Amino acid sequence: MALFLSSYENRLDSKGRISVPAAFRSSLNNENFSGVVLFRSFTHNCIEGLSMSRMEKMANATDKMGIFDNELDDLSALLFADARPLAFDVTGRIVIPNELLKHAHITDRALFVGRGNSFQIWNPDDFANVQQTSLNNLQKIRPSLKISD
Amino acid sequence: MALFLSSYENRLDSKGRISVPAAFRSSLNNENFSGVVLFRSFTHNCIEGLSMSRMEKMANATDKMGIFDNELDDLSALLFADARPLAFDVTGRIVIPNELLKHAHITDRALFVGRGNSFQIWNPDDFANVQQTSLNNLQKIRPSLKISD
DNA sequence: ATAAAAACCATAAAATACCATAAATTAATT
DNA sequence: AATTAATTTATGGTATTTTATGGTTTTTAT
Repeated sequence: MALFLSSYENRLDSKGRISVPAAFRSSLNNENFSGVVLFRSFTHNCIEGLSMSRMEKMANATDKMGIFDNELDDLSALLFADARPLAFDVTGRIVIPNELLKHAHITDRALFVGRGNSFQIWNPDDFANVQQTSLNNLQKIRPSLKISD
Repeated sequence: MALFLSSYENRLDSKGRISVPAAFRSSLNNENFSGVVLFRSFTHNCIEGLSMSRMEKMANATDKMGIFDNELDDLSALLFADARPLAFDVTGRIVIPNELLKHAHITDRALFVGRGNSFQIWNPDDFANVQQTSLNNLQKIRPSLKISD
């Protein structure tokens, strides 16, 4: 399974094209679909990214629960409706649809953030803020997590 | 599972390359990924190191919460975003990214410190100081622990 | 016919592979 | 046990490749 680690900031060009980081691409190169699936995050103003095979797994998983869990059903319906499969061009670029860019406040720079089995795409400044906030929250909960510097 | 024991001090060259100690490398040589995963320590000004397989285990553990869980462990999110997979070159060297070096105050020398299932990379002088401090603290609590010198 | 999308071509910077040597460790021999 | 030989390890410099990015042309759809 593809593992997405680390963060990479890239630029959008005048046509809206942006390189998916090589490290992310290479963790996708034994996939059937040469590209990614993007959709608007429910929880943050950022874009969620997955491999197509993972999307298929989610479809199967929600399928099993399906009829019994209405809430989950609605949520996954939203997700599948919103999801955009985006193929890489020859050099590994994609064009992110406008609705997604708008939702994440992205104009010219975008930060690809690894999340293990998935990734997110952020406005770099937004991410810096959110990250700082979660560090603060963590230290409230776990005061032992101190960084001297 | 890889076991990291003992400590080794090595040098960074002009390109930022540094040899991972042969002993550490050989305890990684039945891994799929020939290299290590590094990230900034939350608790100290040093760098943490793991094997990729250990990282994958963490990804799967957090995976169960999935996309719908907005309480998704902040800690693991931070970790994946920060984690750098670094492959060995032919001679067993890696290039440690600048943010990590800065966090650990490393310029030209680095100390690889075994920690069992993981390891740390320190500025050698910092490590000596921290080590001395924790010894002193220990002796305050347990005066019976005497170390001649 | 016109606009949007996709394919194609080009390049500078960065990352990686390659080659060579010095230092240190281990093994072998006397 | 000491000395030499062999092997591994650490380190340094150079060449090659990959990557991100920009622009142009062709195709597709309207």
